This record gives sequence, C-alpha cells and structure tokens, in this order.
Amino acid sequence: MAVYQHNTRILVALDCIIFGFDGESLKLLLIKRNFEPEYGKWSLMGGFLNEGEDLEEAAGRILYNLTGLRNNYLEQLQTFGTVYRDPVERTISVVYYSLVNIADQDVAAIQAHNASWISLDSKPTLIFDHDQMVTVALQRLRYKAALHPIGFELLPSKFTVPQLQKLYEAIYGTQLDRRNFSRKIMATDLLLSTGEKDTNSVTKKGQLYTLNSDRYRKYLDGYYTFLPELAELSGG
Amino acid sequence: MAVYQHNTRILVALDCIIFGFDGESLKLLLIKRNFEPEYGKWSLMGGFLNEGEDLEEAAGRILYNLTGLRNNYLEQLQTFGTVYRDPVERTISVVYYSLVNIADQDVAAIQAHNASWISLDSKPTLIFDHDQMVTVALQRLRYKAALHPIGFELLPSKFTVPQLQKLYEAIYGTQLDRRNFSRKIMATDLLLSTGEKDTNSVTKKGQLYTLNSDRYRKYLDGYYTFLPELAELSGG
DNA sequence: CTAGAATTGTGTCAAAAACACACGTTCTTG
DNA sequence: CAAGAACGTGTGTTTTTGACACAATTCTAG
Repeated sequence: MAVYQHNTRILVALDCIIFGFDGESLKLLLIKRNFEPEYGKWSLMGGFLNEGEDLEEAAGRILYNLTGLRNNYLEQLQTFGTVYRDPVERTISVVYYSLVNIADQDVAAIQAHNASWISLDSKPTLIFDHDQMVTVALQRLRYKAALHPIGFELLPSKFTVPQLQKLYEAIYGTQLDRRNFSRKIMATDLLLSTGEKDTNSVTKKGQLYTLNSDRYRKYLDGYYTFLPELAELSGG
Repeated sequence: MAVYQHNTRILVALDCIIFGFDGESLKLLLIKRNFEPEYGKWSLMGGFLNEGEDLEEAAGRILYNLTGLRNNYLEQLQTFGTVYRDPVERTISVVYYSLVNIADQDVAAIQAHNASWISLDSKPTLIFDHDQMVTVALQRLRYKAALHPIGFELLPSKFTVPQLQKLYEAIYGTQLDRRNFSRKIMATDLLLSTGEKDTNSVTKKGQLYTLNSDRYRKYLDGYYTFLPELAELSGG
C-alpha cells in the first residue's frame, strides 16, 4: 500500500448511452433528474464505480437497474477526464454504450428512474459533458454498424428486411435503395427465414427472419464492409 | 462537495503503448523497471493522473517524459478496470497508444528510463495486465490502419512506397503484392512526390514522397477501405 | 566493365462487386 | 374489386479488385 501513497485518488463514474429503435427513429434512454446535482435537467444514466466491482460489471449493473435488461450489447466507448467536467468534484467518467431491443425493456424500472426514450432528433441539452458523450457514441455506432452487423441488436428477434433497412436509414440519416440493400444483406447469409410473415404491417406483410448467430459471431471478429456507401457518413 | 461524499475514490493510472517501426519490424517501447513494484520486470510506460490534469494531457506528459516527443499520434485505447489488476492497490488504468517515428526519439531520455525498443515478435511477458493491453492495442492498430492512413505516423517525413508497404506487412504479418499495393496507394492521392530519391537503398533507389496533409485529414474522418484484403486480419 | 541479382516502377486483363434501375406480387382500403 | 402502397426478385453497366508480366535502375562479383 505504501508504494502509491502520494498519489491522488479520484472519483470514478460510469455513464451509459443506451440506444433503442422503435421502427421509425433512433432513440436514447435519458433521465430527467429528480436528484441533485442538476435537479430537473436531462442526463445519461450513470453511477459510481464501487469497491470490488469491475468496470464492465458496474456498467452492466447501471444498465440493469434502469432497464431490467442483462446481456445486451455493451461496449466501452471512451473515458472522459477533463478536469472540470463535473463541477461538484473532479470525476472521471468511463462511458459505455449499449444497444437495446426497445420491446424488452422493463417499463416499471424505467419509470421509477424517471427515464424516457427520446428521439435523437429532439434530444434536449444534457448536463456536464454528456452531449459530447452522445456525439462520440453516435459516431462510434455509425462507424461500427457500417463494418459489423451490430444493428440487429436493436431489433426484435424476428424482423423483416425492410425493418432492418429503416434502422440503417435512421442510424445514418439517409435513404437507401431497397433493392440493393436487400441483395447485400441476403448475400451475407446472416438471415434465417422463419417462414412466418409480419402481421403488424399495414400493407404487404414482409417475411420474418431471425439472425444466424454463428455467422453473426464471425462478422464481429474481423470486419466486413457492410455498407460501403455509408463510409463517408461514419465519423472516424 | 457533500453530494458525492459516500463514494470511493480510486487511483487512476495511465499506461502508454508506444509503437515504432525500424524499416523491418513493428516495435514497442518497453521499460525494464528499476523501481518498485515489480522491480526488474518489463512493463509499459505509465504514471498516475495528477490533480488538475486532463487525461489526454497526462498521457502526453508520460509520452514526452519517455521519448522527448510531443504532438505524436496519441489515441485513447481503452480503460482497464478489473478489481485486482494491480496487486498493490485497486487502480484503474486509462490506456493510450501512440505511433512514433522512431528516428525522432530522444535517446538520452529513453536510456534514462531504462527503456528499449522491442520487436513484437520477441516481446517479453509484461507485468500486471500489460500483455492484454498490448494485445488490444495491436488489434486496434490493425483495425484502424486498414481503414485510415495512420501508418504514415510511423514513418519519417520522406519515405518510399516500398517502405510503406514493408510497414503494412509488418503490422499485419503478411505479404502484399507490390504492384497492387502501389496502385492503391497512388489512387488515394495521399502522396506528394518530392523529386528526390532514397539514397539509403542498396539497390534501385526508390522515389521519396511526403504526405499530402490536407488529404490525410480527410481520410481520418470517415473511413476508407484502405486495404480490403486485410479485413480478416483485423480484430473487431 | 559487364553480367546478373535485387529492387523499383508501370501495365494488362479477367473476375467480382457495386450501383442504378425495372418489373411483378401481395396486401389493405375505400 | 380497383387503386395505392409496400414487398420481393432480376438485369445490365460501371468500378474495383486481384493475379500476373515486363521494363528500368543500381549495386556487386568476376
């Protein structure tokens, strides 16, 4: 213990950026704070790192407390550590981002935390440096989703190709050609036909697919230029 | 201040993974520790975060102290925070990686820290979780270098196309076709001819180029499938 | 001082991938 | 049951990739 005696110990926080997709637009799960500091303002869900707790574990705990979900896609984004980012006391924040199937959420838990799903288009200003965190997270999501098929994490287990396309269009804020999109996705061999059809569709009912998990895992290691046309839209 | 009173403050360390290239193989700048703990063993260069110091700033300071270099490519890699990663006391480590032109180093500073350049092939076992950090860093380097032209950061300001190719071969541990490599690099418009020739070459002297910085910056935002054939070699 | 080895620069061609666009089908609504 | 909307599959052209050939430069060995 004596060896590190003279160094400063610092508060370590975690913040979670939780992405969801409702079929139309990309959403964030945000909290309207009913606690200090910054009472009444919007922020990301966060908390402090506990003794005896791994970083990854802490991020999972925070995510679970808010959404009732475990085993979601959860990835460390970046650590933010400018000196005055938290005006109360110097705190560095290890930020994770998560992709969630919005249908699986625990509504009660979310309400208890005074949280709601907000469209990225109508995102309010957040406290501290949380806006910057969201910017970086969105950039990362765009970057990764063009190279790895992580988009599926935002969809229900059964989905149609047009739904998947709408998701990508929401992530990148762009329009894609239906026919080329379909061809490319099919070429990846990532979709397994269920034989069922989408009963919710208002017009023609599309075919429902599930994800081919074995193939999915292969695409997560290494990368694959999923959607080349999105390259310029992905921040570096 | 009172608001965060009950939370634990933790030691925050920084570790730097410093990559260099000597024309033949990819190297790491490692330290043979002549201080406690783990006296006599190999480790990454590191230090603690000071009060009043940004994370980025601290990483730059550590890099500068060791190499005498500033303004290198320096990117946050990941934060490592399992509970017992440092046996002395709980410490989380924010890890940065840096790309350095090996010729610019401050030899005296490096010797003073008992550091040396070690080929990745002959890397010794490092203390704590530093081996894991290096693994992740190499993965990241491979990932990024296939999509962004960051390889140039490891070369002198004037270089030949074959030198650049040797660098990529060292990063990915593979052989590339000289003719296709050249064609692709030239197509990026990233190289500016200097008119000079490489006087060090033993056989035919290659043309020396410099980096087109404007174009380089464009390639850092967004991405570009620099070397498609390396996709599978890049960890996700 | 010349032949040969090593390395560098430029070119060609076939295969594959990307992109733009067309047509037929299914389902709901009025 | 006709019209509109969304879904599914196909086709041709252009661009990019990957495999490979040949010529030019420079040092060295005999």
